[in-house]
Amino acid sequence: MALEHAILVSLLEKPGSGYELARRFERSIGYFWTATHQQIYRVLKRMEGDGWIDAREVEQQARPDKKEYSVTALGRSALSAWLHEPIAPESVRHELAVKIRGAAFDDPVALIREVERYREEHAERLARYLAGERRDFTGPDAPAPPDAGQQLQHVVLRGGIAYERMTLAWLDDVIDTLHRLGPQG
Amino acid sequence: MALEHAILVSLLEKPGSGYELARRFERSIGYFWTATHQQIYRVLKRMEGDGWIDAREVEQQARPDKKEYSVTALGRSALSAWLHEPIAPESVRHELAVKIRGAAFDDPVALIREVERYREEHAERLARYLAGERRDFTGPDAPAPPDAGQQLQHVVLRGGIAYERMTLAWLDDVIDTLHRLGPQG
DNA sequence: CGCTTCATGTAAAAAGTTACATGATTCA
DNA sequence: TGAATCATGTAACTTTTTACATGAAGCG
Repeated sequence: MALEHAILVSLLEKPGSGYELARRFERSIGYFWTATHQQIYRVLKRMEGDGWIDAREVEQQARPDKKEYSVTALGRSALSAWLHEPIAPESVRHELAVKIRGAAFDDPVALIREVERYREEHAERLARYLAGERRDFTGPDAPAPPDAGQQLQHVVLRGGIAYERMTLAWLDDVIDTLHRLGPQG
Repeated sequence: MALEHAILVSLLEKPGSGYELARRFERSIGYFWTATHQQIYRVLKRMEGDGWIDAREVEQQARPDKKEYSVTALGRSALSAWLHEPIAPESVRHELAVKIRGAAFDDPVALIREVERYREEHAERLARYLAGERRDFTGPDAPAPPDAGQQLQHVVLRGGIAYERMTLAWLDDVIDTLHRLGPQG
């Protein structure tokens, strides 16, 4: 389990409410760990019960009050313990790959349009990552020199960028392969 | 949900027992969809109940009997329906990325050994994929010309190879970054 | 005799998804 | 007035993981 740990990291980077965490899981931390607000609220409650985080009521003008969570010393040591555990092998779930192999028993050409749409999503994701990189790390407003946390965030983002570039190149290969299986290929 | 569909694809490629499917999910289909035997047996039961597959008792010499499953016409059309559904956006779960960002609040250098071990796992995976590619697609024993199913299997495998190469390059970047954060960097 | 492979499962717990629900404020 | 955003949750369901369980055959 790592949602708790992803939340710990996010709250250490900056304390925030469940709602704010849900936003962050749509971008930033969400680029490599997804979670919905329902999950987040449930886990926050458990983490508070375990003493990993504590909440502070924050009054806001023109907005409902929020509970701002911060990581306690206990939470920090829980994170540290988890960081020292061996990295679990990833469990792969690649739906598109299943579909491609399944296409052998259906119509391969019919998949092309879907793969093209999927490719566009990834192109947008890459554009978003690159914009974030310019904004936070390589642009004129980026901090120089970056601190350790920023360098680590940057290397993670570079991983996302490399993943998207690789994916786009592979999807071109897939589309090409599907085309060549068509009636005129 | 796609475990059912991954099983349909695998059984269409070749009928087999729950046990044999579990083996395939350790290699081949397992390179892009993981599942344990417990999951597989449960889903097979449901799929049989839904009439997607049917079982044939196969007696074996010197081994327990097995149930060999095959895809029914109903199963084939269920797969076809699923293939025509839009591809769901992937939900990312990248534990290592969380750990890297978490390292900012712990000891970044302590992560290096773990990342190096992780890197070795991926190097082995790449070697396995490349061996499979030579055996099935590019070596002297590979079928020429390949049929549609083989071409589709090959493009999926190329995706796996591209993923592992990208990952290895990124892990080198990670290790380098962690080193530079060390006391002498 | 003990280890590995073949073969099939059950049970409980943890995690994740989907649907439903409420209520305030801001902006067009 | 209606839609969007902020803010927080509950409930039901599905999926996944982990642990437990059994039994036969082959190998060294």
